[in-house]
Amino acid sequence: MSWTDERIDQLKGMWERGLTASQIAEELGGVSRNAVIGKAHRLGLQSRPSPVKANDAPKKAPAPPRKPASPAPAVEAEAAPRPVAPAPVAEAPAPVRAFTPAAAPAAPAPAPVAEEAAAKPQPRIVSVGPGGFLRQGPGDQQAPIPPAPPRRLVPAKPSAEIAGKTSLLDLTERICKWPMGHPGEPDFHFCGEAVNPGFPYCVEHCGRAYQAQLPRGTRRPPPPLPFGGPRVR
DNA sequence: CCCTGATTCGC
DNA sequence: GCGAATCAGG
Repeated sequence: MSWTDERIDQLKGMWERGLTASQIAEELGGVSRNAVIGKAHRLGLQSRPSPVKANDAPKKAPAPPRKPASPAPAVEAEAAPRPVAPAPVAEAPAPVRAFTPAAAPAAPAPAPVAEEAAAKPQPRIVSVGPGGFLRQGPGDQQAPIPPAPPRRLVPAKPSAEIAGKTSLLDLTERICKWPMGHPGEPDFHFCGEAVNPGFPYCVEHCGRAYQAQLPRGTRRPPPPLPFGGPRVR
């Protein structure tokens, strides 16, 4: 697979929306997690909270890269600290994103533009981006980025009653993929147990999925199908 | 162990 | 430019 424009767009969008590199890799297909990360960096999509890179006050150069490929750049008189974390937006009560499943699907999405723009805007910080990133005025950052990415619509994953349940996006090679409930239902999810090594299901569901062949002529109630059959329970 | 992202470096 | 290998924290 190669990085077509479209795939790059998808990568950007998902990266900005906070999906993990693994999830992005799965979504795109044909690429590894590493490939995604590598590409993201090459694109300049800069670091999101990394478990490994949390520090920012290296008092004594604890563990600099073993092999500094490039020598230190020129001295940078950095007056402004770089805004790694979203600065506490004054009084912004972090609106809890409550997804209402029954909400009107096709609707003019009310852009979360600053409604409280009544007051005179401050000179410096302009707005908060989609991922909570600060956008800054011209002059203190790089590319414009105005061409609103014609990002593809991707099914949002609400956290309705699914919270805590295994969604399609949670599936990995070692998670039991036995469906619970029926697709389309609000609480449809997957088993989520650890798989029986070598199988797509956990031990219990392997028992349901793989059944010994009985002697000919033996009558037996049909095994419950994962889905598609009449509702059970 | 599993997960994460960052970095390096041969291709 | 690409991404596997490696590193390192949670």
